[in-house]
Order: sequence, then structure tokens, then C-alpha cells
Amino acid sequence: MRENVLTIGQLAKQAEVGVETVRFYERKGLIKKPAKSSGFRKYTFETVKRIKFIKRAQELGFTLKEVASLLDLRLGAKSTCGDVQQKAESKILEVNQKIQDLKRIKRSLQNLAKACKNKSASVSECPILDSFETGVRN
Amino acid sequence: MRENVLTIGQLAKQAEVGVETVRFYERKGLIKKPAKSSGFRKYTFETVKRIKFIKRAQELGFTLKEVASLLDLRLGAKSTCGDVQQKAESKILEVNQKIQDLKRIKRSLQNLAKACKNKSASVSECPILDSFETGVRN
DNA sequence: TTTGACTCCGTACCATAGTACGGAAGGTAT
DNA sequence: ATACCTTCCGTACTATGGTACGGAGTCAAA
Repeated sequence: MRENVLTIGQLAKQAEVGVETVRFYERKGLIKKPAKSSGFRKYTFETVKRIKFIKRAQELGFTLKEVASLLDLRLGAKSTCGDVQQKAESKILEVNQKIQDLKRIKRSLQNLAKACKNKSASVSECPILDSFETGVRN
Repeated sequence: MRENVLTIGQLAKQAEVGVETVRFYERKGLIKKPAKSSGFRKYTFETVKRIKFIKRAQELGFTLKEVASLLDLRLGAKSTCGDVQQKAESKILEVNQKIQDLKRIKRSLQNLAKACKNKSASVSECPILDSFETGVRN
């Protein structure tokens, strides 16, 4: 079996998930039903990418439902170009907000590390809680 | 009741969560057990911040366990300054990686929106799946 | 002082995202 | 051909992060 197709086990290994996870994603419509040969699923490497994307997007705080909507943006046969563009732009705003908030957390962590280095400031005064306060300071 | 303390209901409203969520966080050790007066929990506004931080950090892909470890960084009575500094710095790396990955997703979405605007490129060719591919392209 | 709203606590239930199980059938190496 | 591995499918179980329920106590305003 070396013809550019993968069994579910090989796919799972490449994508660093369990076989059951692949079938779970299929049931949830996150990956499309693959061709089958004598009842066995046959995947292409495209699906490896797709699963890796799903896993990472999850770690970035998107639910599987949201990941699905990210992935479906491009192949909505029924959605118009304008729809897709609009959805993409609203996702961009959302992503931007996440980036900003992570930067705040990062700055808080940097302050904490610095305070700790100097031993000058009391560590228990670390402003991490203020990360999302007021939106201006910090 | 206007003395700079909050009942659990007032706290929940301020923090935009349910009362049950507050009690859940308390059970999980994410917020410390508050003072009680005649059996009723009394909170300060500090806890509002704390809960908002928890909620947002979750949306950024941290589990409650991870949020706890972020919050506990600063008040580890038993951990040395060096420990805290090291942990903070490893969190910073993690946060940086999230930021980078979100930027990739953002660029993919921008390409998608642009392709859609021009109608020149085939939308189904959107490279969103390549976001986490190879780490160089994109 | 009664009424209504809020709180107490424990327990039970829920959705999301998997993970495990088990028996049958197909594929592969010796 | 025999073993062994993988896959098949359905169902059941798990962990996380809440959400709801129910009966009792408390508070505050009319």
C-alpha cells in the first residue's frame, strides 16, 4: 500500500491523533467521508493538513463548531462571494481581538518575570488580573 | 448593602457569569473562598477582575487548569522567585506561539477575503489549510 | 410580619470532545 | 494456511466546564 493514499491508521499517525478521533471528526462533518476500497477508508495527505489545522485551531480557543465554520468558508457552494468575504472579515476581527488579548497576557507575564528578576517589586502585586481591565492601561 | 462588598449574585452580574459558575470556580480553587457573613459569601471587586480574566483566558484556549497555573504564578508562597520567573518565561513562549499561529490564520483569512473580492482566484483554492504547514511559507 | 428575592448546599444533569470496547471481517507476512 | 494486525461499526464510557433543581434558611422592603 504505497499509492499516495493512507489508511485511517496511517492518517491518524501522520496527524498525531487517534484513529477514533478521525472517525469522530468524520461523524461531526469536520472531514469529508473518504473514498472506501473494500469497506476501508482511503485518505489523501490533504486530510492530514486538515486535521492538524483543526487541532491547532482548537488550541487557539475555537470550538469544533467554529473550526467547521472556518473551514467551510471557502467551499460554500451555496454561499455567494459576498457572504464569504463578509464572514472572513468578521473572523478576522475576532482573530485580531484574540491576538490583542494574548499580547496583554504576554505583557503581564513579562512584567511578572521582570519584577521577579529585580526582586524590587512585590511579586504578589503582579498586574496579570488587570490584563483585560479598562482596555487602555496595560 | 453598599459597603464595597458584593453578594454572589452581584458578583456574578458584574463578571457576566452565572451564580453557579462562581460556586463552581470556588470548588475548583480558581477563586479563593470568600469571607462569609451569616453564611453568605462576601466578595470584593478583585474577584470580578479575576473571573473576567478566567473567562477570557479560556476563550484564548487555556483550560481552567492552565488558567489556575497562570493565576497562581504570582502567589506561590512556596515557590522561589527563580521558579516563578522560569514559569513565566515558559508561558510567554507558549503565548507567543499562539500569537504567531493566530497571525497565520489571519493572513489566510485575508487572502480568502481578497480572493473573493477579485473573484479572480478560485475561492476553493484558499490556503487556510496551509496555515500551519511547514512553518515557513504563508 | 409577611412576601418575595436571594442565598445556602448537595446532587443531578447537560454539552463538548473525545476514548475505549468488542466482535466480525479484511489485509499482510511467514 | 496460519497468525497477527488493522479496520469495520455501534455503543458505552470518560473528563471538562458548566447548568439546573429542590428544599431550607436569610434579608429587606412594604
